Amino acid sequence: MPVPLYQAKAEFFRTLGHPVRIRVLELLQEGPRPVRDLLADLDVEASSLSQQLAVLRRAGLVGATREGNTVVYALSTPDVAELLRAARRILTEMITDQGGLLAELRGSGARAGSRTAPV
Amino acid sequence: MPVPLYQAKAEFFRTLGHPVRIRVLELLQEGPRPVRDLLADLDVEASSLSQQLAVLRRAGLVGATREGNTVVYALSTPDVAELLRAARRILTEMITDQGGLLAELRGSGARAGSRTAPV
DNA sequence: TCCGAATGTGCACAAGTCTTCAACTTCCGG
DNA sequence: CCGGAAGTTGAAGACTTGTGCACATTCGGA
Repeated sequence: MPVPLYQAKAEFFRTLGHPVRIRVLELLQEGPRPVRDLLADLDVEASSLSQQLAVLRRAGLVGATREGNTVVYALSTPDVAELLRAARRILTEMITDQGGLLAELRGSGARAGSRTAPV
Repeated sequence: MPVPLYQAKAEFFRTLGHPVRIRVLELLQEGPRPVRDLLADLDVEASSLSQQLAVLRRAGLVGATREGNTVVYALSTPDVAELLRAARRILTEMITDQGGLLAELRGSGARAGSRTAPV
């Protein structure tokens, strides 16, 4: 194993760890889109978007096709969309959970949660 | 919405974007474990592990309980384990895919893949 | 052919992340 | 009550990333 799996995983997550990249991926969930279009929705500089698109491309998460004057991007596999859905679900669950969790955490100081079965 | 959702998501993924943190989470999938134990498996300095555990704690992904002389960590919700499984599945799919994908990518230069339905 | 729009790239600088080291706290056994 | 083991924390320095800018490239149309 040249690159340990857990390191590949960490890199993969780091690739997702940028607001613009997340938004691009979410926009692409609905189908391929030209850069111009993404640019309109995202409110970042063109070159900045290009940089982030390059990161996603290198990571193999998206692919680009030139169509005449413009370049169209698309998710390279639907799995990406699936992962994003999983993340969204989990994240919102965690956030809503925190209503109850926070109380518990504050109440007991550093002796936090262990909500998983105690063996 | 104080923090836009896509930014929260990016932060969440960045939290996962570190080899030690990934490994800790994976070890904790099997149940709560004392720091000493993690330390034995991970081959990093104690203080370094502690730093990463602190990151995970702040992110709300794990919780710690002091038990006498030692501190025991546990996932704060089983959802985390679920996300890791999803990520592993997707990552391995992407890696195996790349056998075929790579050929396609190299063959057609920058005009890469759009494997999602063309609208 | 020449111009301008649409993108990508290289660079320098600001900002954030990791690792290491030393000091501190808590608990247990003697 | 003291010494040591288990963890945690804060700070400094090395390193990695993100951003904005100027410039190169590629097309399509006048």
